[in-house]
Formats: sequence, C-alpha cells, structure tokens
Amino acid sequence: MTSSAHTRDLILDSAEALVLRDGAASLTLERVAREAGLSKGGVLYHFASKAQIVQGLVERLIRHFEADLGQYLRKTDTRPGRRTRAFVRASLEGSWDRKTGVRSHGLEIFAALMAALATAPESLVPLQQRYARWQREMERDGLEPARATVVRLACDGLWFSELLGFGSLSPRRRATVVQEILRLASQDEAGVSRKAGRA
Amino acid sequence: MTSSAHTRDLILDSAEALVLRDGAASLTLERVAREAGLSKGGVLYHFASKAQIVQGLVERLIRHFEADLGQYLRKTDTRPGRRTRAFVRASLEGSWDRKTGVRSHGLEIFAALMAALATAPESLVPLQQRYARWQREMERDGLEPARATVVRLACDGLWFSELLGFGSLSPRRRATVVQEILRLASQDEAGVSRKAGRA
DNA sequence: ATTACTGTACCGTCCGGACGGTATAGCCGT
DNA sequence: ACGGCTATACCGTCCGGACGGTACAGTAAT
Repeated sequence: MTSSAHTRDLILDSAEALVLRDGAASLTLERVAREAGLSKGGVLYHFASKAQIVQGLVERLIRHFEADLGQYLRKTDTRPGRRTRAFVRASLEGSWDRKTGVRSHGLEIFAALMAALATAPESLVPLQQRYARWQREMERDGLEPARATVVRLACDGLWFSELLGFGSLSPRRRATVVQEILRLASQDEAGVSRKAGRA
Repeated sequence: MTSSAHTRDLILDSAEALVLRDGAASLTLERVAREAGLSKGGVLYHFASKAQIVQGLVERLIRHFEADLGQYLRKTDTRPGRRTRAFVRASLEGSWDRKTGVRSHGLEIFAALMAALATAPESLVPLQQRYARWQREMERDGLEPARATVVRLACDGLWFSELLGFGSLSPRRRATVVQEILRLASQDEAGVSRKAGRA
C-alpha cells in the first residue's frame, strides 16, 4: 500500500512519455518497464495487461481534466457561457504540473488517444462518455448551442493540430487565436438573444 | 502498367478499410493482402514495405483533398474568405465517391493518420507541409487571420471528433454547426454582425 | 519475353503474458 | 524476543505466436 499508488503513477508517466517520444508503436511492456526503471514482471504486477495500462492512462486523464475544469469553473465567472469558457481554458491553458513545469492536457489526451487507438480502442469509451456529457453541458450554457459547439470543436482542433504539426501557429498567432475563441464564447450580444429568445 | 495503378489503388483501399474497421494495429501485410484478395507476395510486388503502403495512403489522400479543394474553389465565390470556405466545404462536405456513395475526407485522413502514427510517423511530413501551406493561404484570404484559423481548427475538430466519437452531434445539430462555421468564415468585418434567421 | 501476379517456405525479431523465485516488512501468538 | 506466517513488491526467464521481410518456383495473359 505504501508505494503502490506512486508506482502506478510512475508507470503511467513512463507509458505517456514513451508514446509521446517514440510513437504509439513503441508502447510495449518491456519498454515501459525500462522507462520506469522496473522489470517487466514488476510492471505486470501493477497492471495485469497492456490494455490495463492504456485504460489507466485514459482514466487518469479524465480525472486530471475534470479537476482542472472544476478549478476554472470556480473562478467567479457567472455570465452565460461560463462552462464553455472553462472548457476552453482547461483545454488550451490547462496545466497539471508534475513536479516540473507545465503539461497541457493536450499532451495527455494525445498520448492516451494514440495508445488506445493502437492497442485497445474500447478503452476510449469512458472518454467518449465524458465528452458527450461536456457537450451536453455546453449546449445548455447560455450560448447558442451551435456557437458553443464550434468553440468546443476549435479547442479540440487546436491541441490536436498542434500535436500533429498540422498548420502549427506561432506563439503570437496562437495567442490571438485563443483570444478569438474566448471572444466567440463570450458573445452574449448580437446573434444570441439574452432576453426573449430561449424558452 | 495498365492494371498496376488499379491494383495499387485496390491495395490502398483495402488498407484504409482495414484500419477503419479493425484499428491501426490490424494493418499487417497479410491482412491487407487478404482484404484485397491478393497474396502477400502480390502486395509486396506493388509496395516494397508496409511503410510504403502508409506513405501511399498519405499521398493519395493529399491528391484527393487538393482535387476537391480546387473544385470548390472554382465555384464562383469571389468574396474575401473564399479559400477558407472552400476548405470548410472540402473538409466537411467533401466527398470522393469510389463507385458507391459518399466518403468524407475525414475518413480518409483518419485512416492515413492512424496508420502513419502507428507504424511510420515520418510519412506524415508531406501532409504537414500541405497543412502549413493551407494555413498560410487562409491567413491571406481576406478574413482576419485569427478568425480564419479558428474556422480551420473547428473543421479539423469536427471530423476528428466525429471519427473518435467525442461529443458527437445529431445530424440536425451538425448541420447548424456547419452553417455557423461557414457564417464565421463569411464575416468580413465588424465582429459578429447579425442575423439569426436564414434564407 | 515481359508483366503481374500466386503460393509456399522460411528467417530473425519482438511481443504479451505466465511463472517461479526473492527480498522485505509487518503482525501474531507465545 | 522469537519463530512462523503472510502480503507486498518486485526480478528474471521462458515460451508460443505473430509479424515484416526475403526467396523462389510457377502460372497465365499480353
């Protein structure tokens, strides 16, 4: 019990780093073990199979992201669209520092995603369920649903494109893009009614 | 030479179908061969290695998408933002039917992407280069660059989320979302102008 | 004769997973 | 305070199987 939770986290960190550095195909028990400074047997003691490591990755990512989301949500923003804005911030600014510096959720999602798609697609189900929930929440967030959805999609597109190197942006441009996304998530005026509009 | 190009396409189709149906991990030479109704030797006659199949997938996808993009671009839209709108349409409505019905570029990109990430990440380079180019073109398209970029990202986010089942939308909602994206790509100036109604 | 394959056999490598063993630490009755 | 027992946390090895790739002999149509 003493170090169990710690070692599990260490193994997941190693798996994550491995996928990010060497690609999803490099996610093997032996490599994870070496990265974590354990033996293969040691890794299998904590996770009974490779699929369970991937599952662990997905579940941990959900925990981290929801924690971050909650944090952003608590920050005294009461105008309509607050959930959507919290999602934007958690997606794009969100960090969860493990001893050193910053790590975006994008990296975490990406690693889990690649790992899951390459070895155990069914372990994405919990993440899909969360996404469905987030989507529902953002649709009832005071913004026009289509608008909120576009904002959500732009966030997904951003971290995803960044990680794949698809039309990557300069830091300067990225900042203005994030601003624009937040602006679209703040639009109460014009196009969106705030009085009679919604029943 | 005559049937060579045809068989190459058949092999690529099979690889694509395989990835889409059974996941990237199932992309093996033997399975591709069986899917295509060839022998392993026959497949290797056309593609010297598995990596070359993946490369072929990426290259063909680029050809298809650019052809579609060109088509949409030719359609007498001369207002600022035409390239951006063409990109939206090619991404989200774009189809390239091979005998039957419709196939979105999303599917094609996704298959190539998964295959590449799982087995030969370096074969994504050509696609990354194209994306960089499209990004540059859309930034000089008459729209505010940050706006055009958000539109681009929302497109990427949409097909990507759809294929992964992340917060998927009803057909009805999807339609309004696409409309909203196009609306954002039509905005010449003045932040958000107006209008909730449609023609 | 060339092109476009089929079919079979084979090699070296790597992988997931099972298994047996080990070191350590803690509790328990005496 | 001792020996006995158990649980935790690993290590190292082994194995069956799959995969990428090679080689090569044969075939059928052009």
